[in-house]
Amino acid sequence: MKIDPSSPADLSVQIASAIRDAIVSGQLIVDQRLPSEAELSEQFQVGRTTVREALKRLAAQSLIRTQRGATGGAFVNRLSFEEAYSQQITTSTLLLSMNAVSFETACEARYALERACAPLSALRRSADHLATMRAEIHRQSQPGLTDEAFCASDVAFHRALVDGAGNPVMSYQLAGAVEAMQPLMNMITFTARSREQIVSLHNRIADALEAQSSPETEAALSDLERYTLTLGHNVMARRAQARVNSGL
Amino acid sequence: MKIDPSSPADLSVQIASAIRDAIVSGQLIVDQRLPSEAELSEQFQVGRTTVREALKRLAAQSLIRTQRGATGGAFVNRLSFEEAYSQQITTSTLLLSMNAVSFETACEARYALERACAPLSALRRSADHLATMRAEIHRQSQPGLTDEAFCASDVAFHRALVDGAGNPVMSYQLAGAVEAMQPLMNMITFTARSREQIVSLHNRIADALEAQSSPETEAALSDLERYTLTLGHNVMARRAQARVNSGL
DNA sequence: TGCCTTTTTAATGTCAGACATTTAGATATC
DNA sequence: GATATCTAAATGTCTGACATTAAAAAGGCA
Repeated sequence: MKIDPSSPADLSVQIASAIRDAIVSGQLIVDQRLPSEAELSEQFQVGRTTVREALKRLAAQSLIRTQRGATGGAFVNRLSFEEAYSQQITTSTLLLSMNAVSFETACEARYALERACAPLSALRRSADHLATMRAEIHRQSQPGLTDEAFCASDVAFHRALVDGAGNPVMSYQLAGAVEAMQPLMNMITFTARSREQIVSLHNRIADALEAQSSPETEAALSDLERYTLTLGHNVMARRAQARVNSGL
Repeated sequence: MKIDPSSPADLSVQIASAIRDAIVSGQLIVDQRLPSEAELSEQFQVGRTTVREALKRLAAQSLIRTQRGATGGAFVNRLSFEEAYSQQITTSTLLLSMNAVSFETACEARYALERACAPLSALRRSADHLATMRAEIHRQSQPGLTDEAFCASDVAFHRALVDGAGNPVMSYQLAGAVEAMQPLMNMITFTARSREQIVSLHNRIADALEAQSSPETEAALSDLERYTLTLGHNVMARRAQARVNSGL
């Protein structure tokens, strides 16, 4: 592991890269302890501050964890699915909110990926997954639920569908697609009528999964996609109209 | 934005969280300049070192960028698809390599998600995408190609397929699934016979996309999945046999 | 006036040294 | 032997200094 002090890049960036490469390439293995900050600063010939900033960068990516105390130090972290999920969700959410991704594009991606789960979920969904879905459907039927709570329950429902596939890698990949839609969905005001419609489609999906019918699950998901798209378009249209009315 | 000095969590973590929340919630908008390090240290009542470590954490997640010089400072960064891709790939790769994910699980996820792209890609793939796929197929047919180069070309082929769907959100979500498979695929030694088989399946996929046939694309992908799985199993079996032979 | 050069200035980047805090283990005490 | 205390080694934080960078201001000159 070497750095180039004459490079224009910040030293702490270079050091973080060097250590990251060592982890990704397997030179440093899970739970292995890195040299202490003092040793690293000696090794790279930089100040301790610089080493620390490099370590913070790695910690922010969950590549290492640090422990204080006598036997403490920085250790290569086993990236858990949970950590990866939450990073994925933050990144996906920001990506969508910062890049003017259209409702259509996000929706299309989300449902295409969810339909990919349908065959596996129809095959493997446990009673637990079904129970979660039924419970969320029940919550969605409650009058007086705020739009935000309705959306949150919607996300929980879809995550149960995805998790039903019993493939943690897919759950991880889809966490972003499903959760990142929530802010976009939150723009929609759900009328009693539209909630009823969504709940009925959710019921259809749950029924299809219970019957282990992959084609019916996919069909219901496609209908839900179409309906969601309609709701989205209505919101956009109302906004455009509001702009016209206010004379802009 | 407030922090709790009596909390057990590190101050730099708390400060990073506070700023991250402000960005995610939209209180800080893209390209907006954060207060200078000196101002932040004043505001949070901590040393400049601590503020800097917090900012490095955010920079590692591409949430901010920093500029030196008179009008410099930390700015809220517009997370680009490219940055998000590369983060996704690093995270996915590490997740798979550190968590003993089985070849079957990873393979299943990858091909299920790729099949989700098939209908869209059949509809929208440009001549460019097809050309890329044909070029990669040609490269894969070259004798003397190393196994690593063959795998890299395989990844490029599949990325073209995914990008053909013309949905950046899907490309982003699938970048991880496709690229993270490469280290697993690298374990496989490709014989002339197996390369021939794969190339023929790739040709079938390219032909199907050119003919804009979604069912045939999906069928070819499923066959490729089955074949890849067979290759993986052979490797595992040979390794198990080697272990037995060496008396372990 | 308009353009080029120089200086100033306000930021971040790096460093050294000190002290605070945490934690495991060694040591001492009962 | 169990418990309490001390010690050591590590990370966490603070201060102050200096280096480096880059834009803006100031100055000089045709």
